[in-house]
Amino acid sequence: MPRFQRPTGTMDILPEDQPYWEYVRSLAVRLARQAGFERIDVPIFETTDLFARGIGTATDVVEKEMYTFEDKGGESLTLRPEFTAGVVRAYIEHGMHVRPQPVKLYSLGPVFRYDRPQAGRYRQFHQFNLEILGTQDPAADLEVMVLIWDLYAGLGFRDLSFQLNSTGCPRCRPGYVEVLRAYYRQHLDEVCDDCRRRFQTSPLRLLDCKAELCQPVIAAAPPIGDHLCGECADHFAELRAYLDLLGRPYTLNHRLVRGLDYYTKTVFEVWAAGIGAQAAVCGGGRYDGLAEALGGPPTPGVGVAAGIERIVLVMKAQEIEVPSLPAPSVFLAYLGRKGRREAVRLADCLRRAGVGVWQAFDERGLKSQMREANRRGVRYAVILGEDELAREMATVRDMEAGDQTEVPLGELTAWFQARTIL
RNA sequence: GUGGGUGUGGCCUAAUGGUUAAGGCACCUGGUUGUGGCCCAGGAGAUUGUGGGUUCGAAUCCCACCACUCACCCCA
Repeated sequence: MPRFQRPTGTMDILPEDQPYWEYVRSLAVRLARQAGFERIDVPIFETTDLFARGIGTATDVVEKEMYTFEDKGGESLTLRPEFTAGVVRAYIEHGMHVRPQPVKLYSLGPVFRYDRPQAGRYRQFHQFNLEILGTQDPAADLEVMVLIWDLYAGLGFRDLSFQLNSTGCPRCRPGYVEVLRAYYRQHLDEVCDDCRRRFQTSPLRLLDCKAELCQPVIAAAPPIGDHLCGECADHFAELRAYLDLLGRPYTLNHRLVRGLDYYTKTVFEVWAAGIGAQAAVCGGGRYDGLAEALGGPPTPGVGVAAGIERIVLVMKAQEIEVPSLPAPSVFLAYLGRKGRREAVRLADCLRRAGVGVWQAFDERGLKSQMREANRRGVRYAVILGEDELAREMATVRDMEAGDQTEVPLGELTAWFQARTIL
C-alpha cells in the first residue's frame, strides 16, 4: 500500500490548533454581525469564466494559479481563488439590488490557488471575507477597514501597519499608467529584468518591486495621487478624513497596488511583522465596476479578505494566548461487566442532562483508567465498581483536590449539574 | 515557473563507510485484591522519503525523482 500524504500546499488543522481557529472565527463573526453583516455561503467551485471575467484574464491568479477542471458534463469549473467574484455573482443572481442598499455580507471558508508554498502561503487557505455592495460612500470603505482593524486589535496583535492607497478608476488610471510608463521608459536600463517585463505586462506593479536596484527609480516615480480624477481624489480625501476623525493610523503608500483587476479607488493591506515574507494579513479595496463586468446592474462595492492561516501565524509569533475549547469534566471508570453497563447507561444519562462525559472503553485495570482520567484533564472521575454498585452508589473522585466521596447513583446527574458546566 | 536548505519510529535527536540503526518525549502493561500526577521495570513501534548507482560492506558517498521548508514571482 502506498502511504498517503496530504497534497502539496494543504494542511491538516489538528485538534491542538483548533483553539486558535475557533477564537479567530468567533471574533470575526461577532464583529461582522454587530456591524450588520449577514453571512453568505457561496459554492467552493464556480464556472471558470466567472473568475476569468471578474478577476481579470491577465492576472497571475487567473493565468497560472487556478484549480480548473472539467466535470463529467464537460463544463469547465474552477475552485474559488477568492470570494468576491462568487459573492457578487450571488448578489446579481438573486436580485439583491432590490433589497435595502447597501447589502453587507460576510463569508468564511477555504479558497484555492496553485502556487508554490512558502511561509504563510498555501494552496488551500482560508479567508474571512467582507463585502458592502450598493454604495459608493467612502464611509463604507472606512467600515470594512475599521472592522478588520478591530479584528486584529481584538486578537491582541501588535506592530501592525495599515497601508492605504487609491489606484483610481477607469477614467483616471489609464492616464496615470501612461505617465508612469513614460517615466519608466527613460529608466529601463536602471531597473531589474522583472521590471522590464512588468513595464510591458503590468506597469502598476513596477511600483511594488522589492529589488534594491529599482528602489531609486521607484522613489522618484510620479505618484498616482497627483493624477487622480476629481471624483477619485474627493473619495480618497473623504476616506482619509474619516480615518483621521476616528484616530485610526495608516500609512499612505502610493506604491501599493493590487493583483486583481477589479479594484478601483481604495486599496489597502495590513502588514504584520515576524511571519516571513508574506506579511499581508489582509487585502481589500473598492471594486465599482465588478458587478457590471459580471453582467449585473452597475453596483459599487467595497470589501476585504483576511487570510486566517496568516492570522494564526501572527498569534503564534506574538505568543497570544487563546482559551482552550470546552471538554468533558467527568470521566467514567468502571470495573467488571456490571460496572461497564452502568457506565454506558450513566454516560448517556449525564450527556442528555448536559454534563460532558468521557467514558472509558475496553476492560482495563482501574489504575490505567485513572491514568487516562488524569491525562484527559477532567475535574472528576466516577468509579463504578462492584462494591459501590451493590449499594447503588458511585465513588466520585475530585482529581484536583485528591479526595473522594460516595454519591447515590440516582443523584449523580443532579450532583454534577450543580458542579460542572459541560 | 526559478533558486537555496532539509529528509532516521507519532515528535525531537544520535550513529562522522563496518555486527541486529541508539536514546529522549509520547503510547501500552506492570510495580500484590479497586485509584491519576512523581519514580522504577518491561513492551510495542523504523523496509533510515522513493528508486537507481559506487563499494566486500551505505542512514552515511554519487545521480534522479518525490516531499517538506525558505526565498523570488504573486498574494491572503
